[in-house]
Amino acid sequence: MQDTREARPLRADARRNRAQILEAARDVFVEQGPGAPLEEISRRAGTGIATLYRRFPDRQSLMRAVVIDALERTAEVARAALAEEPDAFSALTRYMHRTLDVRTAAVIPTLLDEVAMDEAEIRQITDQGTGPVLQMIEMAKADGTLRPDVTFGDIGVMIVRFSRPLPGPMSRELNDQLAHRHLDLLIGGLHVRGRQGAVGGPAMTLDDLRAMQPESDPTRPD
Amino acid sequence: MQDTREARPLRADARRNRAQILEAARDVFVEQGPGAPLEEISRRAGTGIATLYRRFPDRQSLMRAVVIDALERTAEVARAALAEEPDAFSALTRYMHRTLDVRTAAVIPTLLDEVAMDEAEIRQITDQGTGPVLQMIEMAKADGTLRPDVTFGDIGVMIVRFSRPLPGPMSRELNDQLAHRHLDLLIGGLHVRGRQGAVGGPAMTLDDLRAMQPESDPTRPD
DNA sequence: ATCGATATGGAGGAATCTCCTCCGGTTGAC
DNA sequence: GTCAACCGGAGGAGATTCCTCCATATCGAT
Repeated sequence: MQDTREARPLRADARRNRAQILEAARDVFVEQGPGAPLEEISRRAGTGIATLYRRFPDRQSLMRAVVIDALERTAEVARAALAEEPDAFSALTRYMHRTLDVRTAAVIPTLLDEVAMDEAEIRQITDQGTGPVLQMIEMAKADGTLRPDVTFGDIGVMIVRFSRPLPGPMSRELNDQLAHRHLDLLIGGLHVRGRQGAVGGPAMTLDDLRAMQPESDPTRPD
Repeated sequence: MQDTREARPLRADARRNRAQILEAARDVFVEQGPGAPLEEISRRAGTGIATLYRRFPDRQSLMRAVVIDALERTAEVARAALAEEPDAFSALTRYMHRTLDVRTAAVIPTLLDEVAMDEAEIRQITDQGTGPVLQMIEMAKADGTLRPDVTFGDIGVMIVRFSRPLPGPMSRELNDQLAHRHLDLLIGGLHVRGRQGAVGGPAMTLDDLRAMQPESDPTRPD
């Protein structure tokens, strides 16, 4: 499905493990950068390190697989949004929120240095995703719902900003909720100029923010 | 100035080095997390590793100094914004943009785990920064310019989102410009509902984004 | 249920990275 | 000009990370 030239199909358990490794790798690369220890990835995937190496002979090929997986998921999100939403701005909104959900956006810039994005196969999958988004943007500008000075790059980079987990001791769940909330804020704008879309997610006060600091333990003194 | 109980004042060159180390530490912690190698920090500061250890006996005390420095700069920005701007929303806008400029916001959540933020001295400096901001938010809601469902936490976390350098091979300068541009987009909102503030910074197209990928060199094969 | 092909995990040596001190040489302040 | 303060980098100890090997477990077709 996501491997191009594989002779035998993988056994069911192997396929499951492969997917879990891919998912763990995506998260770990986002959190720790492209040099993250592979053992952390296999640990989080719930497999042994040997399984990771068997499936992906080196870091490079793991990264490549992560990127391809991310591009495919994103392309599917874009396709569905454009096809199923009634208007261009809703499609764009849905595309952005769903891309946060599939948690794929943040990993691509992280691996930009390490994977040849201009290689034919990758380029082709990329285009499947960018096409619909370019179309949404163009249509939404044409019908006057999207501000005309916003670019594809703005949208893409914004999604990356909101996709990356915030540093520090914040739970993954809160991180996700805040990302959607803040995306809503971006779409609506901070300044009041008329009716605004509802903003979901937790409304954190200053005290909530403070409460996130764990016990002030001075760790080990050495 | 930023050290509380220092017997002798540092010699001029030592003070310069200390400031450079602090600045480098801030950037490196933001980019690589709290476990970043100290040698990378001293290298970037243009000093030897021994100088870093002489000034900051351990990682903990370096982190503490970085946090205090960041809080002080942020507090000053907030104070000036509230004092010098004609209305609350301009003050808030200026506060957010200037905080990006002083490049201090992103480091605080990164070090939340490692520094005791509830300790008296730190708490006091924190309050000097949060006070004016809470005031701006309240005033801007009262005069109807800031949407009422935005919280202090939203503002703070948003600044962190925009302060963090994007992953991947993007120049620092472009990073900074985009941060301001996207902050403007946040303030104005993506959706058109009336007049909107001008958006500065580079308007990146899809091709610009692609052009950022360096030569596709397969690195070393090992 | 059986059996062979396929897949698994973790130990462990080698290589690399990071910490942090020591000390001969340099520089700023008076 | 003098000297106290400051500097940089070498380098040993310890911690991480890489990646292979092989005895055991599991899948799936019959």
